[in-house]
Amino acid sequence: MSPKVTHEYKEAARERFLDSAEKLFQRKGYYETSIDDVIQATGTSKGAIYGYFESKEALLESVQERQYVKNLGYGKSILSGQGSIASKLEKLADIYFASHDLPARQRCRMNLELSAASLHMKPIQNKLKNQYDQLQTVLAFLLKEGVKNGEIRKEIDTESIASLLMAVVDGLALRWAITDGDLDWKNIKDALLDLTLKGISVDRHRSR
Amino acid sequence: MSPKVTHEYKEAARERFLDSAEKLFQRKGYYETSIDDVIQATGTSKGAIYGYFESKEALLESVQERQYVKNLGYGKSILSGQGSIASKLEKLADIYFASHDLPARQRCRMNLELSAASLHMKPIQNKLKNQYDQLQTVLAFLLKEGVKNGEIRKEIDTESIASLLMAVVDGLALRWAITDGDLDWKNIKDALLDLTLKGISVDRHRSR
Amino acid sequence: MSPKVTHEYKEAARERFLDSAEKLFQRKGYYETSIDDVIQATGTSKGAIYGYFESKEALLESVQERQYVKNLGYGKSILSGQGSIASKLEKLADIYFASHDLPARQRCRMNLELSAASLHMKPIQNKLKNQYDQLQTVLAFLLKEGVKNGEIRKEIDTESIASLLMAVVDGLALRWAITDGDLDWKNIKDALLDLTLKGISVDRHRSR
Amino acid sequence: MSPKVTHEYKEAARERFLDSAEKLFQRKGYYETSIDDVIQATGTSKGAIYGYFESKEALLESVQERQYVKNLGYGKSILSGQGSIASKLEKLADIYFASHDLPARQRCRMNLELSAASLHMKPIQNKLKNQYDQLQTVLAFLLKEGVKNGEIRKEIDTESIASLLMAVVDGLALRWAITDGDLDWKNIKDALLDLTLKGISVDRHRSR
DNA sequence: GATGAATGAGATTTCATTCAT
DNA sequence: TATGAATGAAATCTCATTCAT
Repeated sequence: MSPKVTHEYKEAARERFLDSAEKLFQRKGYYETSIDDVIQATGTSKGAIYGYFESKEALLESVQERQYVKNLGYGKSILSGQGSIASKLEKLADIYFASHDLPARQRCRMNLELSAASLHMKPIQNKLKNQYDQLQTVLAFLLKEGVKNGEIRKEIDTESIASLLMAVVDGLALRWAITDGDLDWKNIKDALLDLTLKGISVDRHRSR
Repeated sequence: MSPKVTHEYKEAARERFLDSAEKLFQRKGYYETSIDDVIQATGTSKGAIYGYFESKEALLESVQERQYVKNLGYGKSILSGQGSIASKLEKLADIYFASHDLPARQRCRMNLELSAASLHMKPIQNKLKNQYDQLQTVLAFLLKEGVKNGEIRKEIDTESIASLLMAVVDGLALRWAITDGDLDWKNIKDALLDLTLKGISVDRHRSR
Repeated sequence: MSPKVTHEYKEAARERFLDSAEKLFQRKGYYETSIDDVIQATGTSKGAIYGYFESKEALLESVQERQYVKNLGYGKSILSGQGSIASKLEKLADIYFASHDLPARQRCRMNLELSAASLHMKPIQNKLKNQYDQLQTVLAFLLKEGVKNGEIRKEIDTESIASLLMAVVDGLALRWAITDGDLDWKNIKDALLDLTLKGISVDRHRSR
Repeated sequence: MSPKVTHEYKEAARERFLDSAEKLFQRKGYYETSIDDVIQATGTSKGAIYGYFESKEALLESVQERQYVKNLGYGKSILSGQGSIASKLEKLADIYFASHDLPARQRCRMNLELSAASLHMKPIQNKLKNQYDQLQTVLAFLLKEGVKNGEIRKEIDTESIASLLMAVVDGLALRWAITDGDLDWKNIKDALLDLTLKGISVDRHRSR
């Protein structure tokens, strides 16, 4: 009768499913998590979940979708903010590793899980590719801005450097997902900034 | 009675299983590949494989083990070779992306598959961690050599930079596993070397 | 929602599984009976049974449990009834051999099957041991009652005699399980009572 | 070339198979013992055993056969010996419970295993039935002898009593197979003799 | 809409037996 | 004759999905 309330109710239920599914997929992985596990964690019945998600695979897709939207939100707010290009790049990387709602390790694991799953699930793969492309565009744009405003030297191949920056972050996430040592993001970030900005080469120092 | 022949024969059979398993795990993923698939691809009977591998999981472990040993071989030959530190780092990265026996894309996918699987399979995870630690040690050592012989500036945090170098490579592999565009490793490598050696920052140019 | 109906329904389904399993275990034995056999006999689907019993072994345990409970019921009603000690002992033995719901032969076979299985299934073994201990206690108690009220001579070792009484019954069951000749329980029972009460020795006749 | 030697050799090999099979069947049960287990315990190869036994089932049959022959030997020597009927009965029972070559517990278990298996293996069942019939005949004969020579009162039903005597022994074996408490055969035997000879009834004392 | 019992295809694994060497 | 790799039927168990209530 009051579609608004019903709709909100349904939305809340959907979120509860996504919450438990996300947690379980992180902890146990997609394939090791059964629909029953999700049901139990959510406290509902078997039939219920199929009112919200067409299949187990669709559930994973939705988990990814939600995560993507969240990240997008963070990203946008950063880009529209103030600060140097370098500080913006830094903040973008923070999305991964500085905790927002989830421990970073879990976020990394979810990421790995999704990436692997995407190899065999086209819709997920497409969304991931989109994400990559969008982020690549944004980064390249930022780098060009940096070139324009004199922060960044103009010889660099902005597209490639954008790819590389994304890669470092993904690679770190991958490693931290697997390793159990605590991740000292602050330290690594300093090294990353240092490397990114100045390189490791000594010859340019000589040229001073 | 004649152990030599028997042993060689068994070894060959084992390799055949590993070959088909590796291919299938790459293409369809570990979970989507059934033992039946492997059997069929190898052209044997159901029971046969269990004479070589205790379980499906053990099969994956062996696939990983073999890959690791292969990489180790490449790595050692590179380290013991001649050349500047930079060229050695370059060659190490080539292991991933310049085809040896396998198309690079497939190698990347296998890597992703294994990393994800490792989250839920302790033995694989342990081997992966070892690999990371060993590679990290080697890289840090190379960097220190570079500092010593004046190739690399001494202010850098060698351990962190080593982590970052591994991360870029892993990150690129991850992306290329997911993306379907062909990977232009030569181009990316140039950018990577440029980034790594000189950084992106312009301020040091100013300081000339 | 309506737990009463659901519960009764589930209970009935469970009983149906137990019925067919019991019959099959008797006829073909535990190991020669496949889950498929049970499914087919019950007229359900493969997965269904696992909603009621964790495993094939658990199914056997439940069959045993149910049988035990049934016997316990018979036993209690006998003990609380009227009559001489001898008549009570007789009635207890009747539980095995005088048909209640099952042909005696089948009961004997099930018993043998369970005893043998128990050698390799701890939970079943424990339940069997408990049954033995309880019955032993009851029998020894009855015998002591008999001594007290003058039915039984006081020199006997009640515990040992209790063991022996149980043994005769088990031994007869064992034999009847194997033999195919019809079992003439009435006849054997007379001999058993005669043996038990008077012994076979003639010397006490002499001592009259 | 020398058939005698070959034959003896084969016989010895056969015995080794039977030895390990017997031990394994006792410990793990027929169904839980694999041909591989037997092979390994014997230290031969898979194909070899099939030169001696047609099938796993035939192996069990042979184990039983050998045991039967052994028991028969014991039995005959007892019957042909000296002593009262009672002492002969006692010695017959000792075959089961007083160790000869095997711990009594294991003998009991093997017995139970065989009895259960016999339910589903006709040849074994037939042999067991024969054993029972033969023993029954012998016991009944002994009892009649006892009646004749005045040891045993003439009112008893010798056939039934023979059945009962066998049953006690089988029943005790069954219980001891299942129970883990050590079996105090000496004690139980005394009670058995007491029960068998004098019965439990007090009325005949009164009649003194 | 919610529930959860039922479904049944399919997965992994075992193992008695065969047979080429 | 001995060997042990291969065979493949069959067994147990799982689990995403459906559907009657």
